[in-house]
Amino acid sequence: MPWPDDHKQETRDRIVESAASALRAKGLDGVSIAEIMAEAGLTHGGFYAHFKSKDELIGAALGRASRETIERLSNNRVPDDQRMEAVIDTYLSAGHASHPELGCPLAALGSELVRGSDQIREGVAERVAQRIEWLRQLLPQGEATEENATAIVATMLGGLLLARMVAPDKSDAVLEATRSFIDRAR
Amino acid sequence: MPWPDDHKQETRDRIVESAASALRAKGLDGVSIAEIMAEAGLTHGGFYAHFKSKDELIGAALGRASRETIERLSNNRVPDDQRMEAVIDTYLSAGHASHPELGCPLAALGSELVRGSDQIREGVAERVAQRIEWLRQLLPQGEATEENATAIVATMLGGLLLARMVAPDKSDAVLEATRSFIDRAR
DNA sequence: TGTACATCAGTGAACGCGCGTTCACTGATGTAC
DNA sequence: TGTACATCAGTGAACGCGCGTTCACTGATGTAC
Repeated sequence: MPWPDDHKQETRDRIVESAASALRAKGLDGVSIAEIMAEAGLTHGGFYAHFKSKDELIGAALGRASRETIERLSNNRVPDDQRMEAVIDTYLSAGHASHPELGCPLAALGSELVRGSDQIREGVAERVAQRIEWLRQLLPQGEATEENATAIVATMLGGLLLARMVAPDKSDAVLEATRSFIDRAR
Repeated sequence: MPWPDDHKQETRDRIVESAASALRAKGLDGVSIAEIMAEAGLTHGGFYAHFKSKDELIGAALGRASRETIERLSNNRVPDDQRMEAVIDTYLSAGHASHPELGCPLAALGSELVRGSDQIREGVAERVAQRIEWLRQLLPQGEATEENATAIVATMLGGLLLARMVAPDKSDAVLEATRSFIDRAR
């Protein structure tokens, strides 16, 4: 074969990376395939050599963004018994609120994903399940139930979204209120 | 004037009503002006006699949906000291999760609204502030702080959104987990 | 070592379509006489 | 009371535009000899 074995895979990865941030920044309907391809240094015509449809790309980008979000949240160098708190603080931080394009895709695209195609909704459901299970394992023994993890994911998601909805000068107060609410319920 | 005084206002109301449910059902980019006008029994050409732009209609529809949501949530005939719990139960109910077109516009359109025009974002910020203040007044004396109300709104929003994201057979468990989490923190 | 060739990732023009918006026109209505 | 008229809410054709998708083609590459 005339091209290196991993060449096509690398190109595909670049497209998914470009899509992952553009979609979170501008929404599923707010970015064109042409824009995503241009950001990856390509022209739009080549898109369908890599993906069957825009929906398929959205699914791949959602997976990548979801994995990267968990990695970013996990990257706190703290003792085991403080990891949960560190995750919550990072998720409900001003930086996360002001940079949807680098953050949680469920918060950045939530309402659109819910209305997506079956393919997309199945992917979303799986990502949510992963997120809940990941967070459950960070909880101390005894608290580490699926129910607790579910409620904490829900509250973090709502707090981040609400922080982005209010006037900029109230955003920090929303994050702080949500953080202390979680502290109280745990 | 050749038409009854309130004729135009009534037509405008019909358009806003049509928009309020169609937008929540299909998203800001998922409904055309032609669809909204048809649902109101009109043709698309007449739209600009009532609104300067689609954004202006979105703002009006958001206001209506927001007011109606508060009304629906308030319509529980229960003693004063149980009103808060009734609101939480109604917001985090299976019916609300499965009918975005009749429910909270912040949950139905959240991620899109955050990326909206300045005009839309200002409207959203105001609706959120109203919602928080309304809920604060339902809290018992001593708990009735803006911080508490903010966190509860955030948690309800996140719980509803998450319930719509998971697989249908897990939706009720998400709602229940969120409800008991709020109970615990209050 | 050098050259002709086959492969296929990527190009760019073109397609059909639906959108938001504009605008000349229509026709139902209340008013003036 | 009846009729001509002015008003203006609503109609429907048309606009320019950007989108997702298709497809014939290009040209850089590794391989065969």
